[in-house]
Amino acid sequence: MPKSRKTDISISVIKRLPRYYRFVGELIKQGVVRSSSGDLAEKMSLTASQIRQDLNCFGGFGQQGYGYNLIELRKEIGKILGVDCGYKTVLFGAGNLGKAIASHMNFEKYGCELIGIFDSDLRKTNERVANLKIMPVSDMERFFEEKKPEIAILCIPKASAQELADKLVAMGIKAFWNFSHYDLKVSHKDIIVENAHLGDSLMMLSYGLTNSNNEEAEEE
Amino acid sequence: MPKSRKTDISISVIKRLPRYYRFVGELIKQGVVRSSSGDLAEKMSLTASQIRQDLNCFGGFGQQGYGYNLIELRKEIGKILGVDCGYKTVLFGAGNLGKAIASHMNFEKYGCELIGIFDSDLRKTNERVANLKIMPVSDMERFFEEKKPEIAILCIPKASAQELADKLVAMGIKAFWNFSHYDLKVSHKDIIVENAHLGDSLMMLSYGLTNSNNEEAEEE
DNA sequence: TAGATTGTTAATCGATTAACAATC
DNA sequence: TAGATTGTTAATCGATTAACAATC
Repeated sequence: MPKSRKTDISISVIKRLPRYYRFVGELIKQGVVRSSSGDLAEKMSLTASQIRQDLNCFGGFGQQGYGYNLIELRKEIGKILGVDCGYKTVLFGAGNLGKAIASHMNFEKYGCELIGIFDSDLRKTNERVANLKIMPVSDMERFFEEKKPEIAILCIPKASAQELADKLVAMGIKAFWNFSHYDLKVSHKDIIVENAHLGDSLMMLSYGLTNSNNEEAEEE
Repeated sequence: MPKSRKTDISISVIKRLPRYYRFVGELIKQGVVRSSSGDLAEKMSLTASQIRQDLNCFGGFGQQGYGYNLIELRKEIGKILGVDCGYKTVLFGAGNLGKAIASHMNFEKYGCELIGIFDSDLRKTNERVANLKIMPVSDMERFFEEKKPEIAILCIPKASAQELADKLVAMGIKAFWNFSHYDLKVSHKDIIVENAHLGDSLMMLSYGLTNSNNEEAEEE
């Protein structure tokens, strides 16, 4: 019996939700039916406290003396994340990365539906990727009026992103999945942005290596 | 004159370094020579305090009354991140995503050097991606002995990752860039891992949309 | 020197962990 | 009922912000 949902969920909590969702899904696949916060905590290398705190931001999904029913828990987390919403999504930039994202990602699994791919290179027009024909940017207006997409994926260079972003916001895009190096938040503070800065991620790895090597030889 | 470096840098600080590195690089490109923490803070939507605190974990890169010399600052952050280290990197899984990563990423820019690509599908053997011939997994041992790679990029399904990871660790891999859904930390606690869970990122976007819609209509 | 801005210490804020009463 | 485990409040810990003395 879910209780009232806290209105201000911290970003730290939200960031953990997809991982909960994955782990619970995994356990279900393995045939596990119920799990206590302690069980889960051990499997995920977290504390039981944190798991209970996190889940209780959204209501009481567990039962005293029993734990959490995993099927129910997964359903609830899925609802919170909106994985069944199928948000209409368009992708810009059908280069290597754009094509990989378009064809590799299981959009439906994550609450999205890819309905269009645009590329400014006219030689790519009508080429098929992920069962969609690549469209020229000149088709954008018509397409947006008809389909009203909500999410834009940016797989284009920084300069183009800078140029395109305002236009997309004006045309009703509400959220960006940003693979470009353009800092969207700087110009559009009230837009939803998820940055997938792969370069940053790789640098962190490089940092880790650079600084673990020195870990033993810790003089100087 | 950099002062002594703190030994225990928090993960929150480290995560901000790549962004500092990018912004400072950007400013340099624009011809800016110096910048105060206040300037930078405004441009990056942070507080001046935070920037000074962060940088001071690694030593005194600034000068009172002047601010930070950007060229010097970039060089220092680069050194911390290890962007000139060129860590030898191999990639597993030459599917769409693997190919995109291999050909799209500017590895040298981020402290790495891609020296090998492996795929278990023998039909792909010798196919060229990013100027490298795809190798069969049977070549692994020979290749590793000769080249001693340090980073492995996993663009393979969860099940294969689970199987491969132990082997890679045993063969001397020190760090993983993990695109699979396998949770490496669970089995190898002392290994450096950067997870690039694109699905998680997309779910966060879906979360954002799902919950911004309700923001105005905030009853019940 | 006076002005600016850092490096650093202290105060605040938020997130994580621990504890325990409620309850299945 | 007794045992288990949650939901939730309180305590701790860490990270961010503010303040200011040091200094270029």
